[in-house]
Amino acid sequence: MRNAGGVRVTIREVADRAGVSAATVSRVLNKPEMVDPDTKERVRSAMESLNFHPNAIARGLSSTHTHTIGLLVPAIQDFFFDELYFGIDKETRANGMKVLFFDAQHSRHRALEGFSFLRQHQVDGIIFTSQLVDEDYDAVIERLGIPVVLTLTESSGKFPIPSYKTDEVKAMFDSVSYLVSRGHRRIGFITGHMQEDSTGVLRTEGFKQGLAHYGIPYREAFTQRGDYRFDSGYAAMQRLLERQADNRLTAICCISDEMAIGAMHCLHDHGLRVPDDMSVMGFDDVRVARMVMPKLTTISQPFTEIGQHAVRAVLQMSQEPSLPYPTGVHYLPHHLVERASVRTVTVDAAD
Amino acid sequence: MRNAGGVRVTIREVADRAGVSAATVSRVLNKPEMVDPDTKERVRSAMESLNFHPNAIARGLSSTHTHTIGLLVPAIQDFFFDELYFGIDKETRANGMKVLFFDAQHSRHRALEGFSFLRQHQVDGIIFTSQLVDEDYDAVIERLGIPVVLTLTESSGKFPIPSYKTDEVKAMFDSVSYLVSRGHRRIGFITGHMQEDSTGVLRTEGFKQGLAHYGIPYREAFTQRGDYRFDSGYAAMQRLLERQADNRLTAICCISDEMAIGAMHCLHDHGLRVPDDMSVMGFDDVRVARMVMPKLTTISQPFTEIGQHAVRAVLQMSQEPSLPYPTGVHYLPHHLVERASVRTVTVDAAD
DNA sequence: TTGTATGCGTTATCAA
DNA sequence: TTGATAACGCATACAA
Repeated sequence: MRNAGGVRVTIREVADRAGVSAATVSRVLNKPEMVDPDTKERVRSAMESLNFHPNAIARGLSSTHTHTIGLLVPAIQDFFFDELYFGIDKETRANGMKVLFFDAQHSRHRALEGFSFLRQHQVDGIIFTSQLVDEDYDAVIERLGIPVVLTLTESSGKFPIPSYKTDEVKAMFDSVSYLVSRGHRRIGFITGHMQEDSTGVLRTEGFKQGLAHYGIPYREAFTQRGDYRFDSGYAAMQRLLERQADNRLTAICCISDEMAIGAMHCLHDHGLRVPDDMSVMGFDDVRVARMVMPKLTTISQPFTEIGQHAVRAVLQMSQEPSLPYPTGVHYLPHHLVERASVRTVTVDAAD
Repeated sequence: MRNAGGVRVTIREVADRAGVSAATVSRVLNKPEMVDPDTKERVRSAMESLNFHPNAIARGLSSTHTHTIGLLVPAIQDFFFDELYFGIDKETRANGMKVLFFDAQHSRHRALEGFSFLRQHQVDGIIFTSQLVDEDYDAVIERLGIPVVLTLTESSGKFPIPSYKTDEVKAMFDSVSYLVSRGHRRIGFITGHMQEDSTGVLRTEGFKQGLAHYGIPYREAFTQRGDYRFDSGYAAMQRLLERQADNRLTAICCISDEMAIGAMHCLHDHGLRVPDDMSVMGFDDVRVARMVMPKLTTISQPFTEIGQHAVRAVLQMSQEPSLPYPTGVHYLPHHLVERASVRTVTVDAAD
């Protein structure tokens, strides 16, 4: 660090000023109980007057644990991020740890860069979130040499990376069940592009299983794809509406709240009311889901809890390496939040 | 770093494997042109087979600049954050820098902690955002010894910290002007608690100036306070509605989009339509402003540009310390985004 | 072109 | 309880 004049102040200068050795200064920093109260006081006031802050970089060099965990996310703009972060922050804080954050901006290249960045900053472990984690990451993660935990996603590779998330297949199945229980059988589907997108694949699988369970055939004509964001939801709905004369949809099932909201806007712009003329179902239960009108009926993911679990797993892996790793996928319970965007419909006899 | 077995792989082991010295390995990393092609090749394949990645921490210890800038924000949950971050990320990236992020969760104590954390990680400078930056921060920032730049806020202290933001007084004045031009004179006001909240103070000042300019008296009875978030906007509107028989408001002016949206929901729950029965005006133009119905008319802040300017300022201050600091407040232009939540009203003769 | 020696700021080990 | 001294992983003068 530097004082106001720009001169670096190190532990050694504090030591000189306090008339002790560098080791002692280090001790008042890390193991204050081991040092004499008087000297401790002298050292502290020396630090104060010299305006000294320990260099975390050098610190990480000497000691193994930095008490910092890395967080690598696809994009901070994703609406779910604030809740996930809330859980992570809460839990790290409760354990006296810090979070080092890196945003990959939906780029695989930047995700790799992120691993390297976090690694180089000597984090004790990494929490990773991405739409896709395939076998290409296996080698990267394996050779990283520090614990990695997945949230909201799972790996399709062979390396058994611990993962905390909801059972998306089941969640989407439940979503369909709900719509069917409300009388819907002609259900439009707005999903992901399915490329580099395991989330989309799983949710689509759940959607299909749901339909199959109720004896409703899955139709490509009822499906449109987007990128999880508002505009793409709007556009997908637009395309669905162009075929509406044939399709005669009564409900739209979306794999993200943001696309659901986009769809609602598109419907509105075409003079269709939600849920009177068309029901809309979301997925995620992000904070905005209850800010739109009608409030969005959706599947709630326990983002905060997922974040907390992930932190605990990383801590356990890094602090108790003797314990077996919590490998594999850990499902946390989702639940359906019934609000106002889906209505009950009388079954169309023609179907 | 460690390989799969958990053993650290350093530059030295690469050197051994390649049959050269550590210095040579360091050279192929930093000045490859100085190394014989053959040795270079041997070293590279040694790095490859040992799965070696340089430790940037140790690297940063030797050199001064970490090419990382610190970002200290009040709370990641704030909806404006994603756009601000977008600008910051874009600009840092363009300059080959990284961002180290810290979330203060609206706590002054944690903000102080954040300064220390970022400082200890040797960032080249810090971008700071907070609802309040008073003279108490002067000392902290001054002795930090690295450049600090403010965004979306300004300091009330004496230390001339550079600041990038919009002119909130003027922006709120414009908001009132717009409402008045639409025929509104009985305007409700949902603002902040004004304690530890310079943003609220400035926007309230702008609101009052606006009213005064049009000869409309400011009335406490038309004002309610909240914490910028959805629920508090709802509650504030609720209280306003309780006096509506006396107040006969035709429009509500809010100092944040989120509170405006909360107010809209409250109105809806009371059977009042926006904008037919009541106009609502927001502030910020966060991404959700266009996701609600009706879409929110609001004041747009150029978050992305503000982020970019802040980064440039930090870089200039840290890389060209000889140049004068860009001290003082730099206003970036706001503009009013006319959407659908405000309607024109015929002036009430009784007013 | 390459190797040796030293420093960066801190922690850890071992004596005292 | 404290102090020397040796790491930690890398970069860089300086020497060869």
